[in-house]
Amino acid sequence: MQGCASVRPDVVTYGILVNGLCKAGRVGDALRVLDGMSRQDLDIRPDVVTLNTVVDGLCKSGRVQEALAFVEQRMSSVHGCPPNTVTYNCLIDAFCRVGNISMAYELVEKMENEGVPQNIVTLNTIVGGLCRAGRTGAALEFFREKRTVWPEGKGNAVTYSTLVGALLHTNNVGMAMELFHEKMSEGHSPDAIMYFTMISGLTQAGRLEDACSMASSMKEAGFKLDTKAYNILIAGFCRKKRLHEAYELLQEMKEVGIRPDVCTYNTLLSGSCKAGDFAAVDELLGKMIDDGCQPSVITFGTLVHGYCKVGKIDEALRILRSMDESGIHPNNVIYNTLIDFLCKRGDVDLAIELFDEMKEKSVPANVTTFNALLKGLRDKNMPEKAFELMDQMREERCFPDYVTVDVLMEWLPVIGETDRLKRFMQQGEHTASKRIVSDRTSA
DNA sequence: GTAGGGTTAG
Repeated sequence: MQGCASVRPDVVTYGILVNGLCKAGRVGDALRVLDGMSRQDLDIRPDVVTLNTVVDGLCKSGRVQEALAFVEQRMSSVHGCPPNTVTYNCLIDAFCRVGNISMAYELVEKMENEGVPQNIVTLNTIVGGLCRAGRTGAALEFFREKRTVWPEGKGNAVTYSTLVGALLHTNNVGMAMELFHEKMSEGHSPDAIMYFTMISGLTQAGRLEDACSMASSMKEAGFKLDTKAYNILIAGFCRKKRLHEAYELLQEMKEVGIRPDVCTYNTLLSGSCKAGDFAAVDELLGKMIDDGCQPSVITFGTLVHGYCKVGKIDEALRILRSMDESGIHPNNVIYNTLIDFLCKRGDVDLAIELFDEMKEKSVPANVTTFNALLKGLRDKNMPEKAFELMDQMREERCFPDYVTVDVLMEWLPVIGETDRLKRFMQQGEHTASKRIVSDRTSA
């Protein structure tokens, strides 16, 4: 035993505590610990790592301006720790995530002016921020520009998978492939995330054969596809109505010991519904349960949608009723599906019954619910009930969208209710602008 | 003890 001195907390102990609090979303508590450290008459002072942890905690909890103020007003003057590369990287990431790219650029410039070196994470953070903002071209340009002037600007696996993923998701398959091979030709081999990005992006771009050959390369390189990768490929085959191959992948998963999850089954159920193969649906439901995979609210939603789509609304209603025994509460997606199809079939009364049932069961109606009902009421020309719903929308602060506006604009003026439409719209505008303000202030 | 890349289903 070394005595008590060896178990006294040091700055790293505090660092672990502060980090734990931040990661648990308790930034306020982290700040209090930091204040406690600063006040104590111990020889422990927060260091740059502790401070960066708090800065990142503030950033990741959406308190970006506070993080910036903390860096500018406290780090050097109060704590004697000037911001370093990590500090700036946290801030840059946060400003990118709230869409303030110009502030992110400003911070990069500030690093230059203050002699804080940029590193590979700075590069990847900006590249990622631009890609997320849909500015893939600007991201590529930024990379091309910095790769020669920044000491760490050459780009690593993160840079390339970010860019390749963004290119694939914007359907720029040619450029994505070029970049992928550029990295490979330098003697680098893809890591698991790069493979995943390629598989997911190629599938998204509709290039299933390429996605599959990428999956083969991944296996040859000694990686295993995980459940998510299989799910993505299965969804891709389902979208292309190639159910046989989708089911083969399920078989392959089982053979190589990757467990299908509820999402795997839901994807295949949805595909089988869309193919109209309800015998396969029943068989797969059985397998799913045998496999220890409990149906979720999405499973029920898939089945309800599938039966509605082929006009078997009674069967869809039977599934809604069967949810009670399963202990899974129907949500508004399920009710909306049924209400929409009932209205389209002209069965507005039953749709309204379901709408009332939602209220009894405290399932919140949303704009999709109201739109479906309003369309049904328009088709049956039942304005009184529609006015009632419009009032409810206002009371429940459910804001009309372009569909609501569309439906009412082609209906109410025809039946001489233009004024009521105007009032409804004005209320919408008024409250909608208030809502935007309150969203901003609470963010 | 701190920062950056993949998330599939109604």
